This record gives sequence, structure tokens and C-alpha cells, in this order.
Amino acid sequence: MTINQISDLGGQSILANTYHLILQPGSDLVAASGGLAKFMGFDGPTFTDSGGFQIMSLPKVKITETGVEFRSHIDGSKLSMTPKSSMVAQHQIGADIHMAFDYPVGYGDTDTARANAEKTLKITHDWALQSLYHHQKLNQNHEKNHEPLQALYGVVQGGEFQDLREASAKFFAELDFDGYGIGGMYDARKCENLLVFQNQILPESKPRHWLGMGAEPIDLFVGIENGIDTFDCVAPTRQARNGALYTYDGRINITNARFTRDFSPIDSECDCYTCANYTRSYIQHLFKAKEILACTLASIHNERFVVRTVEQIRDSITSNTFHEFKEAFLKRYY
RNA sequence: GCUGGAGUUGAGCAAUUGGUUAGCUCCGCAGACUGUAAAUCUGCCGCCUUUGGCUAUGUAGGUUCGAGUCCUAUCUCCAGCA
Repeated sequence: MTINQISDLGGQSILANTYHLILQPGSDLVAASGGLAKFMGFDGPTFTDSGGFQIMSLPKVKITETGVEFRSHIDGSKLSMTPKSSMVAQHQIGADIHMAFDYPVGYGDTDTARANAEKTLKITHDWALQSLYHHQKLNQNHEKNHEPLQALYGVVQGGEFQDLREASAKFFAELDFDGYGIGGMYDARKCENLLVFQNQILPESKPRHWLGMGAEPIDLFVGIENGIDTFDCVAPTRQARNGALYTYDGRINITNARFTRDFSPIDSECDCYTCANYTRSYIQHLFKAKEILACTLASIHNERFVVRTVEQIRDSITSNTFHEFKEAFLKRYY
């Protein structure tokens, strides 16, 4: 997608990933180009994730108390990341908002899962302190050089355990972070209680970012209702590339045979560029022909669907009709 | 007309020297995807009453304990020759 396409659908911000940018093109190159936003031609606020999540998703990662060792999925080279190196890289990349280097914990509520959650939470907190320390030092350098300052969010963890979430939220609430990421969550219905709980503890005056959430419309409703300010999620674009498209009546797989001769838009109520100009039939054809435009048009649609839903939620809050809107939307979608 | 080669699922191909192969890749059908190793992955894809069973290799016979494979006839296609 081009920056214009993102702006046109109402996208306000972009999140990039430190792990991926270190591998290519390198955080030093992004710095030399003038920083993340300038490098990609975007005139708006940017985030970087710390690379902590890759601890969870990469195989053969060695985790020590000082950091992680892993291999590049591109050339197999041996690399490492620590709270300090993540902060240095994020300052080079130069997004407006950085994430502390954290250790996300796996799912589960068994005794083993609990022991693991306790252990990793301790590491997350330790790394958060180091992240904050190095971040503040790097910001001091920016100040000396009359460069813009950057913000750092701490990332709350604790798995599925309410007492650990409480301890983590309390730990972070007392530290001088600019905002908070909430990590390690995966299902809005299951996690709603934890979310309510944590956000009662985290300072109301600081923004909260729900890391990785937003694949399901219910994520947006539950998050916003309980004090989440920003989201990031790969699902709308990944699912778009794989032919799964959002409609107000639920998700569809556009490659299904029933759409072959369907000459209506993906969703007749959608106001996106794709729905204004293309039919389900044509988009299916692009997917089956493996034409890359399919990915673009589908991504425009899915991202617009998400952004528009948030716009509608915002309006419903203003007009004091949030709960009615939520109920009607979710009932129809699911 | 003669000579040679080839016919296996919608397509393209495997299947050891006659010995467990209804096998592979596409296509097709459906599902999944949550801080991006993902334009990816998974299942199904001859028939049935499906933890199994049955029937297949152009067609009709034959040899053999056993045939996609060997033999005979025949049909179709391809190449060369006339």
C-alpha cells in the first residue's frame, strides 16, 4: 500500500518492527535516511515495536537474563538483542513512540504456565527498567543535539493471571513511562476482565496501546470500552492478502465459488476505494490470477473497515450511544 | 497405407526387472490467520454405508500366483515415410 492509500482510508499512524528493520535495511540506514517516517515518505506519527514479540515467534531463540540470541531468518547470521540494543536501534529508526523490550509469555493457565509467567514477568520488569534507563540517556543526547525527543511505552505482561497482571500494572504505573503497551493478550472476550483490571491501575492520564490486537471487531469495542487508545494488528492486511474480507455481516473468503458471478461490491455499505470501484467477481479473479493488485485492493478494504469502525465508535461515544452501537454491530457481524 | 512412439483423475506427470501405488504437482472445493520468517498454511479433491471397503490405467481378450508394465486384436493421438 502507498502512503496515499493509507491516508485516504483514514489511517493516522504506522507501526514498524525493530527486529525486521535491524535485519533489513539496518537501523543505521534508516537513521541516515532521516528516520522511519521520512524513509517511507509518511508525514504522521509512527511507532516501533521493540522486537520482544519475536522472542515468542522465532524458533531456536536462546533467552538469557541479559537478552536474546537468535538467527536471522534472512541469512542465518547469529544476532542478539538486549534492552539496550533495542533502545539504540529504536532511537536510530526514530519512531515517535517506542516500546520497552519485553518478554511475552505463552498462553495457558496450568501450574507450569503460571511458573513460566512469573519467571518471564520478572525478566520483563528487569528489562523495562533497563529500557527506560537507556531511553532516557538517548533522549538526553537528542536534547543536547537539539533533536526531537521520543516517547517510550512500558509493556505490561502477566499471562492469564490476574494477580500477575495487577503486579505488573502497579510496577509500571509507578515508573516514568510516557504510555503503556498491554502485551500477551489474544482473545478480547477472554481477556476483558484482565484489561479492565489493568486499566484501573494504569494512570488514566497516559495513553494505552493494545499490542497486536484488532483481528476481530470485538477487539476494538472491548478495547476502547476499557480504556485502550491505540491498536496495532497484522491481521487486517494479512487476512486481506489471503482473501479474507470483512463485511458488516461477517467475514467472507472472496475466493469462494459463490462470488464468481457476484458483481456487487465487497460490502455495499462500505465507503472504501475498493468498494466504490470494484466487484467481488473482479477481486476474486485477481486473487485466482495471483495478481498483486488483489492484495492491495483487499488491504485497502480491510483497513478501511477497521478505521471506519473506530470512527463510528468514536461518534457513538460522542452521541452517548456506544452500548447500543456495540450491541447492534456485534450482533450483526457475528 | 506403412513404420515407430504414446494412451494412468479436470490438466501435466510418477509407479524399480511382472511384486503393497489411487502416488506427486497444478487446477478445483472449503477452512484458518491477532505486537508480520505468512501474496501463507491446513484439509478435501475416482466411488461408497469412510478408524474402513470397492473399482480403476483407451477398449476387448489372453499369459501369470500376481499385469499400468508382457502377448493378441482393436480404437484414438503424435512423428516420420508413402
